[in-house]
Amino acid sequence: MVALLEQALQRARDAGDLPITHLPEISVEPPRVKEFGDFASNVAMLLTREMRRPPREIADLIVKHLPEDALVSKVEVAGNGFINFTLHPDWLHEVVRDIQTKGDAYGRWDVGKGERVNVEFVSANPNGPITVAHGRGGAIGDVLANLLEAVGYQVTREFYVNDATNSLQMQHFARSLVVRYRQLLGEDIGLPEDGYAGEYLVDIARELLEREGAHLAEGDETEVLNRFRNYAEEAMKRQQQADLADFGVVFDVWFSENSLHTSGQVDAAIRELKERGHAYEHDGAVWLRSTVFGDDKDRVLVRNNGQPTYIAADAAYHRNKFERGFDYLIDIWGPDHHGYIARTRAAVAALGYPAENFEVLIYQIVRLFKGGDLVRMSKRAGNVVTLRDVLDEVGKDAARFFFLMRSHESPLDFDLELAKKESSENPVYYVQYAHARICSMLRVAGEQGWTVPAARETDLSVLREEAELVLMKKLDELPEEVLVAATERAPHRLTRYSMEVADAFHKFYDTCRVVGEEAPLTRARLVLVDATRLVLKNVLTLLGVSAPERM
RNA sequence: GCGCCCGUAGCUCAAUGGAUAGAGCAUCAGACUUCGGAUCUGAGGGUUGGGGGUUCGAGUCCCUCCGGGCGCGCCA
Repeated sequence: MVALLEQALQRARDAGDLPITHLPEISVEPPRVKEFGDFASNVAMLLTREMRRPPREIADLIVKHLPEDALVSKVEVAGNGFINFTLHPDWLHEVVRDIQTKGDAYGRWDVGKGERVNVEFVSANPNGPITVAHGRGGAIGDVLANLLEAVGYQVTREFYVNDATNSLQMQHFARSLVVRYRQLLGEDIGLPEDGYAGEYLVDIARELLEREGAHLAEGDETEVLNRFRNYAEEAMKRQQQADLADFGVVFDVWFSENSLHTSGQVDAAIRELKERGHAYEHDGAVWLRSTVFGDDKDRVLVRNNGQPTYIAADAAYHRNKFERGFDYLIDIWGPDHHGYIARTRAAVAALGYPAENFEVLIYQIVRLFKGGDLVRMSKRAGNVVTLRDVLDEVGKDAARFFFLMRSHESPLDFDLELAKKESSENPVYYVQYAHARICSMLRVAGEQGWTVPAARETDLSVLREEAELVLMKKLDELPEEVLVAATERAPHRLTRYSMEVADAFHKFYDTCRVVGEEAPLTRARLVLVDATRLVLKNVLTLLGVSAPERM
């Protein structure tokens, strides 16, 4: 289609009808309203400025020079200048053949050309369980990673563990665990003021007591704290990994912040920033000259007490990622971190890396409701709603689908009381049902001696019912949807698309029988139904949602 | 005060700068002798928060105002 238009523009220009200096970029898309045809192009509108003529006239000129093509059955110019193409139904039959040929690979691209992308997400602190908010980041990151793989990138999923030894949070965390441990031993003591009240610390303390005995809290205080902190971190990480795994999210790399400090990479990064002239000393501290790179103000890298800040570790961390050979870095952060984009980007640029290859995706908050009341969550107060709670309540498939139904930049309301009720009406079942229904149909067909025939040897021209055409057009959209979802960083588009495919299929099912028709029609429809199954399976796989054969 | 995000149907949301702004839920009315009724058909519902601008064309981009959320540390 694009090629046809290019030829037309070329010919029109050569004929002197289109006195333009260079050809515009041609885009062709399916129109929203099906009466306008199968594909539409807006090239004529793009030329109005240069041509100083109404779009309609320009469109007529272009169409006049349009070459013939066997698949194009009708070309019309709309009043507003759109060029509308109606195709011969055969092109849809080619789509169905293409799906069967490509199978699992249908919808995949090679635009990434194997370039390496690091997607860092969740990165919850090791002082508490994975929460629902992390769950949203987990779903977005995991599916974005799937999408990038599908369009040809080599993707690493990475979790950054904020296990820096000197972090105040981790000190409080360790102290709280010591208190819980001693409480189990019968001591009547309370949590420290900045302590963590969550029940999960009691569980860890109990586990610690059972495994390591009752003498762990004795001895030098610093050593005791270190011992407890290490154990708590390890236990927390194990739990986080297990929860995420049950959510379908598995990381390739768990990267320790502390390792950056102990290996000297933080110092090295600071040194390099100084050498490059982007760091300076002031008031006894070392500052990053981030304002040069667009930040509001300069940021402290090393405090006047000699301790490096979080941003210093982050500079080292992103340097480390680039040095590991990644071409692109994508960080997925919660909304409370948006203020850190500018300084992190500044650090990346100051270290000499291409800032345009470093991207931060901010997803908006998850607001929790219980029976319509907003729940304020606080890790220290211990009233977090965990990802595990949600998984127990609605299951992996519904949870992932729910998190991905909204754009990442839109806030998400999650009502726990409604979660279960909603789960029976959750759109995920609508999509999964379509898949299960197809599998059931194929089973029934199999019992009657039918198998899905090879599309190449099947006459698909009998597929001309309206519902069949709509379904085939929808199946045709998968590759484009995958590409757009990947490049726009919009995994939520897949949930919508999956619902549209299911919708088109259910409507087809309602009007067209498969088994029981004349044999040629049954064969053609078996091919179509099986192609639908493949598309549903592929899109659900990208979403990390199971495609059940029975429900 | 500054920054980021949001404001679209009763509710929750969607819409690579394109044509008549779409789904789900909810409400109301219908459809199976047959491949899975977790389905399908239909109806009502909208000044896309207000105002300006850019554009052939704006829910989308720019400015401004209003409303809401979040963040603005030598914490992580």
